[in-house]
Amino acid sequence: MSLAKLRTHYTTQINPDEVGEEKVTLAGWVHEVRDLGGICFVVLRDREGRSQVTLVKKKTDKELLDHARKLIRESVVSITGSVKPEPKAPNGYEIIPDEITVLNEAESPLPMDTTGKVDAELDTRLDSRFMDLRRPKTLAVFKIRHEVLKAVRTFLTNEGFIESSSPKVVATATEGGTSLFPITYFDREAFLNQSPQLFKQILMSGGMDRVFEIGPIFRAEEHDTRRHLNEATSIDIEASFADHFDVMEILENMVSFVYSHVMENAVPSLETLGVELTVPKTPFLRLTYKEAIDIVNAHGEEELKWGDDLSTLSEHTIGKHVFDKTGESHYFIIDWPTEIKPFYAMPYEDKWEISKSFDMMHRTMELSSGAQRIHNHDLLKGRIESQGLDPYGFDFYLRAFRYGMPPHAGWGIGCERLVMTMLGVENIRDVVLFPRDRKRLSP
RNA sequence: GUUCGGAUAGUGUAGUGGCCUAUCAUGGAGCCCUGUCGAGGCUCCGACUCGGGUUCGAAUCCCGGUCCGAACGCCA
Repeated sequence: MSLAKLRTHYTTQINPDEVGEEKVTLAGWVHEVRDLGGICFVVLRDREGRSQVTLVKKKTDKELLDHARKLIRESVVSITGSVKPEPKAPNGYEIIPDEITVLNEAESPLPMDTTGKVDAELDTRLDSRFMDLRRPKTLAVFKIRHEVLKAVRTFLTNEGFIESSSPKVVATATEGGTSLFPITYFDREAFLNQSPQLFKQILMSGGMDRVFEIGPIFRAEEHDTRRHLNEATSIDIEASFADHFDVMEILENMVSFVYSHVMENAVPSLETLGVELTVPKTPFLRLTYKEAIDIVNAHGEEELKWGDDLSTLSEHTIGKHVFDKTGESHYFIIDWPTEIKPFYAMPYEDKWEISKSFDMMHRTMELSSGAQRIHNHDLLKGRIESQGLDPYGFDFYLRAFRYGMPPHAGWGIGCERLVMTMLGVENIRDVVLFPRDRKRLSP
């Protein structure tokens, strides 16, 4: 038996002019019951919106009315009835029910309010994410996230990129730097991968030419901030016969496309959140690392010397400076010291202490980093050694450079940070369904 | 990890030594109510994070634990 008859329409699909005498069936959750005595309103909520079901005492079967009055909030129901145009009703119509079927009754009290009358803290909401998602504001974030990823796929596909997937279980702690989560792989030790970096480069040797991947990355860092996760979603690309400037152009155009796409395709969700977007103007400002630290030093709150990484404060200082000057939130920092970038970043041929690397920033935080990569085997091996890593563990990677590796470049951008900066969300956990952080492993 | 702050009904809050058998909202139970859309009115229900201490008296002060938040650090 199919359950398709439990629903003929979403609440937003009902147009009283088109439906006419036809009966409709809605399925969803009991959002509210307002019993005024002689008239009773039941608000049914589904993924797309809400519909008002109206029962007038004089005109309604007593048993049905009593049933409706006793509905418990957030129970799952299927309601069949006729559609009546009614200017006094929300959306200009209401449902006059013939039948109300409770498919699963909710317990009471609820772990949190879904109507927007009483706030709940993030921790409470995450503990009861199933209930939190019934709040239109929470759902809207994830509908927008879907549109972001859809736009990324469309854009990159149109740019000639092939979607690929790399393993998340890897043998060695490859890149040094960040800590990895160790796991047991049958009788061996393995790790959860921190980035698809090495694999997407291998694909360049394989001749795939342009690849992208959207997938999870794992970082075992004990950071504890509003913008860090231990499991995040990375959007990564790698392109052959391209330098860092070529892929920066792809990146800024993609970000701008994503914003336009969301503005066109997520209007109700943006309205629900009260967010008004403007498309970032391309090309983004390109600051050199030198200019960036000069801005920080001129500002006087801290003193950076060449070779230092940017602190959180300095990121904000530079971001504010750029925003005040250009009115734009996004910008690049280019030409980083080779030493503070990963081993695979290509140094400038005529100036080895500077690399063909970049970070793409939002005025509030780093969104992306990328570079032209070293494609020469011996140079790469030397860089691995000079960063204190053991080239032995990189055999599977280095081999790909010995038999015809094209010059290539790429970047990775954090999906959650892209979404949170777009929507002005303060805590990254708000844009992940089930965040994994220092403190949270469940649900 | 460091520093600072916090924990009161299901949820969100007020309450800085006695006036607290603890405030308000939301919620739940019940009654009234024919146009609600955060419906309204009335009645009732429901809580001081845990352990120790100070005090005649502790939600309130002190010590410790647990959990949470913020900033910073860490983060190719």
